[in-house]
Amino acid sequence: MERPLDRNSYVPLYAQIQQKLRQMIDRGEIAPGAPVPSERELAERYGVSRMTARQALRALRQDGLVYRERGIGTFVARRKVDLHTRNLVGFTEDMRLRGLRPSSKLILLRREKVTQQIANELGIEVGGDVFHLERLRLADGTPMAYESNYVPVDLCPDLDQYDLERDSLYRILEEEHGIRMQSADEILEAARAPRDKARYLSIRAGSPVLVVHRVVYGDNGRAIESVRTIYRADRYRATFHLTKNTL
Amino acid sequence: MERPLDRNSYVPLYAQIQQKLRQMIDRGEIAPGAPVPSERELAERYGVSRMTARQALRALRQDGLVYRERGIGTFVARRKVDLHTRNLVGFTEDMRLRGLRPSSKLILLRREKVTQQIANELGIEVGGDVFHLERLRLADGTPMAYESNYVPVDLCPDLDQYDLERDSLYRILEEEHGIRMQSADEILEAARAPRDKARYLSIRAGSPVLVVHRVVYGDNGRAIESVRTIYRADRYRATFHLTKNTL
DNA sequence: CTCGCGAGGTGGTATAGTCCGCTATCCAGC
DNA sequence: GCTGGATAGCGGACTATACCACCTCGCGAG
Repeated sequence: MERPLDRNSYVPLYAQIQQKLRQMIDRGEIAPGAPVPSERELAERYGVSRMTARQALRALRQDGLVYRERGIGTFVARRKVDLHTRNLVGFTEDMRLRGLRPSSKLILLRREKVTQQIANELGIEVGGDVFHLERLRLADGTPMAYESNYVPVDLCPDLDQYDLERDSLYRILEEEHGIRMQSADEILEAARAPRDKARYLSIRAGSPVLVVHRVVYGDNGRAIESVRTIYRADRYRATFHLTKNTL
Repeated sequence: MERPLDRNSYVPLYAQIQQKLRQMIDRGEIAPGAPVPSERELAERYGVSRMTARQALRALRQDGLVYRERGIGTFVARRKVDLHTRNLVGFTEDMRLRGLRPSSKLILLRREKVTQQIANELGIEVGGDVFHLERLRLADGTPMAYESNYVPVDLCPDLDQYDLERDSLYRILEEEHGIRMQSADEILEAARAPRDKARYLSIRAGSPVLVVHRVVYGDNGRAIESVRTIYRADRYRATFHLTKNTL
């Protein structure tokens, strides 16, 4: 009845179990509030050790899909807020998760000498080369955000060879250059739209906007990009899921 | 040279190691970019198994304090953004971490029949009783935010017996009632300050504000509170640290 | 009838290993 | 000088086992 795990896959066993459980939850096969199989049961069912099954459940809790009670069990969380909490994804993926069709209008793409501030954020030397990318980002064809990226040139020297109106920056970095994102720092603030950005966004200057400043780090600890995104306040809300870091 | 671990403590060994390493990093004893002791070295130094040492390092990575490279080692992260990323803390703790002195002005505290929307967010029945708390929140004596909380009465029937101008709601729930927060969903958006809130915040009506809507869940999966906080955009920026959930 | 206690379940912590893929280093051989 | 191989060290994944604290539930003693 149960498709077994692929022990020759490069996907770790705990990730495979995690994926199966996530599917069951997403499809509603386990109702909110209902118990998920216990660590010991998963271990037996899939022929893995308990510690491996445990990792799968721990990851699901981290994502907010389940909650766990000592002495009781693990249960599907009943949350009212949107499930697609921004887990380190770019605009393209973010919009897709919200059921919108993302597109872009290229404003600027060129090599520049990096400024003091950006160099500081990226942890590179002042005067180094970066790609400066500015795009108007649309959802279902209407303006949603104005995004400005800075990426060190040495990470991706041929970035200007891609069609950044149709392609995702993160896809290029990840799939074409093997640069995997590991973590990010974000600062969110409210502000008034400056005149030039307001024009692109089709809103009046001074309208409220949500400004998201993000520095993304790769799995070698180096900064991959610094990006500043100005969202129309009337069309975008940022969602997060926070977890107390008790493993 | 090294203070050993307390094996009789209720604090898990991995948490003790985690704390020691965190101290060393915070105090700058290990410079950013410098290697942290390896799993095997920690295991030997503290007389624990490697898996235990591993948990400590994993938790530090989750917090963004270190990054790990296979085949190389674990290193202190060099980040430019503030360290105090909002890890599921309330206003009081948030301000303290920012080096500000928090205080409050009580606007409203009463029992109410819960509305449809709040009931939905809290996962309780419409018509149930909740405490409705509204406070103006100050940092170093000047208005910072306007906060509106809803807490189910049955979680904390004597909430109105406390001095909520001087006390922290989360402290009361946690220390006096044993209600521990486990996770939270947050929605952040930019907006214009409504007239009544603007007056409390000492800003002009229509000024941009950062609105944070948060639902906090306890470790039994039940919603603890629904809170809506309106921050002055000129005084507050929300910071997050996001991690790819590969444990 | 109620109370208490234990059996058996759960997640949390910890041990002690194995195997793997990756990286840096260093040295021998070309 | 450069290349290739051995080696040592690293984190990642996984196993098998054990004990703990906690909870629920049912059974038996009073």
